[in-house]
Amino acid sequence: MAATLHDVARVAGVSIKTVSNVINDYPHVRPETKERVLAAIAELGYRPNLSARNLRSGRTGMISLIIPNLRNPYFAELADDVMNAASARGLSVLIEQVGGDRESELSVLRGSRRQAVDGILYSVLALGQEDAAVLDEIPLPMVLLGERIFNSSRDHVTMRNEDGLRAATEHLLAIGCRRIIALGSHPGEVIGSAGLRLDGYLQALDAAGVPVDERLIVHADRWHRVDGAAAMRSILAAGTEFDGIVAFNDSLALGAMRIMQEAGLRIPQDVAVIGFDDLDETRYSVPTLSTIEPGRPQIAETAVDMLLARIEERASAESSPAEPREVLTDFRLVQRESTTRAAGAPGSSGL
Amino acid sequence: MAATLHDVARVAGVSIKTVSNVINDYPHVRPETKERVLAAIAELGYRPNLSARNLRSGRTGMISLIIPNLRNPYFAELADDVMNAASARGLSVLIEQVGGDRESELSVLRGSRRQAVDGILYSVLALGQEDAAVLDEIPLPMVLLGERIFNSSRDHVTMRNEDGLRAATEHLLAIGCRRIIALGSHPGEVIGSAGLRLDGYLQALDAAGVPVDERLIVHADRWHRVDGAAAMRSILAAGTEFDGIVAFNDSLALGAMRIMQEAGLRIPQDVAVIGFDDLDETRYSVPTLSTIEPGRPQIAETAVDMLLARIEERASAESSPAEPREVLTDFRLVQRESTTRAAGAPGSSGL
DNA sequence: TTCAAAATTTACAACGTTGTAGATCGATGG
DNA sequence: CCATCGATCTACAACGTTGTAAATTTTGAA
Repeated sequence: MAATLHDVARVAGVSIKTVSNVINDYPHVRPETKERVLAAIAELGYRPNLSARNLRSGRTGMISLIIPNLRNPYFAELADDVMNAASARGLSVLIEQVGGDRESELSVLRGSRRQAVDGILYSVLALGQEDAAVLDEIPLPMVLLGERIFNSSRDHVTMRNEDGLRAATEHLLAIGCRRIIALGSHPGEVIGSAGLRLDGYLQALDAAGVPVDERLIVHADRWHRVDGAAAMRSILAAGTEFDGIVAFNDSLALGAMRIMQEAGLRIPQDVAVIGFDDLDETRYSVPTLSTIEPGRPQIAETAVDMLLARIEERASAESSPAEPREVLTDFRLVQRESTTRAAGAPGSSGL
Repeated sequence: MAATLHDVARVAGVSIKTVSNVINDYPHVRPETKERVLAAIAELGYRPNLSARNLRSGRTGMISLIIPNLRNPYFAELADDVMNAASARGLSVLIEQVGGDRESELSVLRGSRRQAVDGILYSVLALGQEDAAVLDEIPLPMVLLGERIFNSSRDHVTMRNEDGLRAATEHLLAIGCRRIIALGSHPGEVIGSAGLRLDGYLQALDAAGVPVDERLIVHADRWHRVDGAAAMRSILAAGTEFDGIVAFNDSLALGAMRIMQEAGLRIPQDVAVIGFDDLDETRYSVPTLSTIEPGRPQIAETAVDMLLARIEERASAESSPAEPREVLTDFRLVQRESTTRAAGAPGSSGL
């Protein structure tokens, strides 16, 4: 069916190894031989069989990206960034979705596709400290994204969750908010994004001398728009007073804004809102949403580089692996309409 | 490093073929042997090497999904649907993004990852009739998604572009719109989604006896929110009068709504808007967006099934391949606030 | 012209798996 | 007790590639 090295060799009148040498740019091939081989390759439309090459080399040129769900725009944008970074380095990306619960994350990590990739980029969601040992067992290079599992021997690329959320909270304080809802907490969580972001919120309040009101710390297990909407409905039902919202991600903020608007609250006049992630859609919502840009492209680039380094480290010497590294990316506060209270805020017509 | 069949065989005291037989559920293995082998597999943490298996079997268990861009929510949701359908059938999905221009689509189609997958799901964007021959040359099973390339010998799974857009237009006519903008046309295109959808629009106007006004057919090369916003700005600048918009996809509609709201136009009171695709976010926008639900999960399921059938057809006999099939999925009009003009429309508070 | 060194090419053996064909073993039936 | 059959297991040869080591050719200097 498809042409192989043997076919090309026969047509070119050389050995298969010479064909292989031409393909791999081995230096000692006579120019005229090379030409003949290339002609044969073109004639037959030969393409190397990747399974065979992988079997021989032990490398597949693929990495997997484990994320909860592509419908979540944050992960779709992350996947895009990762695929761009990977393809610039000659790698393909196999995306694997996990349900977002601990069981399914563990089962994917242990899953059989493991044998098909050189390494794993793993966006941790449901695992915690107690699972660090499991991660260390996986016999593949792996880089953790956007999360901090304590004591794991894996490399991390992490955004500045605390600092980012503190900056967001400080921004709301600066424009005059005093009763600021923290939207998206996970009760009891310390290490994950929710725990860290809550910490940033508390730090900012503390620094400003604003007392913490437990009723303003609002739980949301998952961080989709629908969860932000649901949370806002119960906040309104409970009658809690508030004048600002710092949402732990943009989707929560967008969902909450929708419900507030239905209830007749004006943004930012009655309630200022800021999110986290800088999704594309924060530029198009009504009003546009202020947010923390967490350095996502940088996360993707750095993570792919680190993973590639681990893969190469493993391939070369038996030397002991380098120490696990943790990289924190730079964040940036992006102010848009949802926190712009100056008179004549643009785009508020009709609102 | 990683355990192989040989290692397992040694530990279990059997031949490698017996281990292979156990793994592949070959029936004639004594229960006690099987047990011993399974114990050895567990002890060593053995996992089959997929490269070797693929080399031997000629199958990889992977299909690639070629789409323009994951940041486009339509394709993110499609990818999610495809991955779910594929994983239910034991397949993994390799997503490949193409720039959206003809050159990059062709180069990805011819690209070397071809050898790594059993088949291709290809969401055509920039190719047309003149490229049908190129598609036929690709020596891999392939199913085309959401598009109709005439005369290609490939299977298609297509949404009802014309019917859907005609229904959308009829809906606007039914609620009283008379000057309806068709947003997203590609001048000169006949076969692609834009051409078909424009056709649906024209059919609906024709059937209702509403004259066509060329100024109401608005071009938009790409179909992202930003393009919808840009198009709406020029419409407003041109001073064209209109009372309804049928956008060729949801993103265009959302972008256009944003600009209309900035300009003080009320939706749906001044302008009713309907989109196409039923993105998740149409349920959360302000106002929520009426749209055509094109049967995306059905598209994904059907396409994966058809591709699998082609892969198996190829693997088995040398019999001549089955005739190319074209499947049209069912669509559904989803009415939301953006076309609901009845008094007391919900959710319009503040707007 | 001759010979060593360099350049070029080749044969062969892996990589880890599964299909084929055949070997071994026990039980069955005559 | 032996031929036969099915059940169970095994040896071997692929699949298409690349590394190793060795064979062959060419080159350049003596």
